[in-house]
Amino acid sequence: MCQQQNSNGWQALDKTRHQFISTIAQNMDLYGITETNGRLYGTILFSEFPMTLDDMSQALAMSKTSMSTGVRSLTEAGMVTRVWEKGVRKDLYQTDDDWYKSFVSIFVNRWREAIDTNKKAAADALSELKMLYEETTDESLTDEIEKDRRTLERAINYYSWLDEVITLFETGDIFNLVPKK
Amino acid sequence: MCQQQNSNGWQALDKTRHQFISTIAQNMDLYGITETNGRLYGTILFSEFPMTLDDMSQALAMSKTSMSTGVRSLTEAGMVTRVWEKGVRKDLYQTDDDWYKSFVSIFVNRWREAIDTNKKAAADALSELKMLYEETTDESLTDEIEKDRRTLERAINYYSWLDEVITLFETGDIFNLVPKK
DNA sequence: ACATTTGTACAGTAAAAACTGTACAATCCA
DNA sequence: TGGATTGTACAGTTTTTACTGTACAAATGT
Repeated sequence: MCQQQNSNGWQALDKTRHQFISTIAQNMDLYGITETNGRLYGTILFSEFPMTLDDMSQALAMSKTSMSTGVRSLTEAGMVTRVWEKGVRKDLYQTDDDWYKSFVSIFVNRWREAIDTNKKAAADALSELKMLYEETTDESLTDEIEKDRRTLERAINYYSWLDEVITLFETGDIFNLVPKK
Repeated sequence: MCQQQNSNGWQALDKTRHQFISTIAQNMDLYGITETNGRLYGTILFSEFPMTLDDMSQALAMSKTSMSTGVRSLTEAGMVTRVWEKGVRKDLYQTDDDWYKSFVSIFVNRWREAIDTNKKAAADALSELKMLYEETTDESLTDEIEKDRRTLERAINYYSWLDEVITLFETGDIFNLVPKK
């Protein structure tokens, strides 16, 4: 993994890194990142220099194809950036080390989209229910519709709350409340 | 799915529910809940009465075994509660409808554990590095160790920040900042 | 005590996801 | 322009996860 001679010290350093990388990789599913891609991230993080796909492939003993897709999803998550270096033909990647930013961006993107979708679905359902309500005379049916209506409205309120929480992060206001360390 | 006659109205209600349930189920992976279990949750949510495993099995056309494991993971996530009803032998389940509470509990549990683990791993790595540093004279190695040390310390700071964010939710202070709707 | 019902462990199967190797388009250099 | 290199689409394979059916233990009612 590292280009120096395999003295005891370098080996030990490698081992320590691997141990740590292993741990954080396992927990990256919270960010929607698979363990494998988490290991990839960790590897790039501790690399002395920006890495090429071939470097990664060698470091993790995995196919270049996997590295390509892995690096793509890490890039999309805003955790890895492609960098340019004079005279180097291969693509070079390094980690984007502003974890606060990465966290916020991943968190905001994923939740925002889900909430929007859910909110819209709830609104659609509500208008369906309204129509149904007007078209029926069956009392037990109107009761059920009424119940569903209340459930959906509670849902919409909850989504609005979540939306505001997300905004707290999106705008960076969260950092006034909980300052960066 | 519903025990009433299949009049047009009831069918339409069912369809509307299914549409909504489908949508929210797809987004429940954010809570660490699979789409299938999300559909199960939605089905229980809109059920007129608490449901038995057999009810669910019939409603979703899936095995009772799956319902059993599904309901268990929903229960563990604090999204579904077992309720008791006089004269009913089968277990009955209904949704826990305080979504704010469910959200906080899921969010806090998952992240807290991950952060603790990562923090510990970082601390372990740091003490390893300290030992390595003292044992070596190779200057390029000490440089690398120094770099890793800084990275790990940044990581620990970040984890501490996340920890405080989690606490904001855990204590309920978040609701002073972003009031429930 | 016995027969019946209910929930779940477990083993096996089906479906999904992760990973690889090949083939090729795009890019770069001469 | 042609030859070499690099990244990725795609098809095929392996591994993992999701799901089912059977079998059985625990609980219930008689």
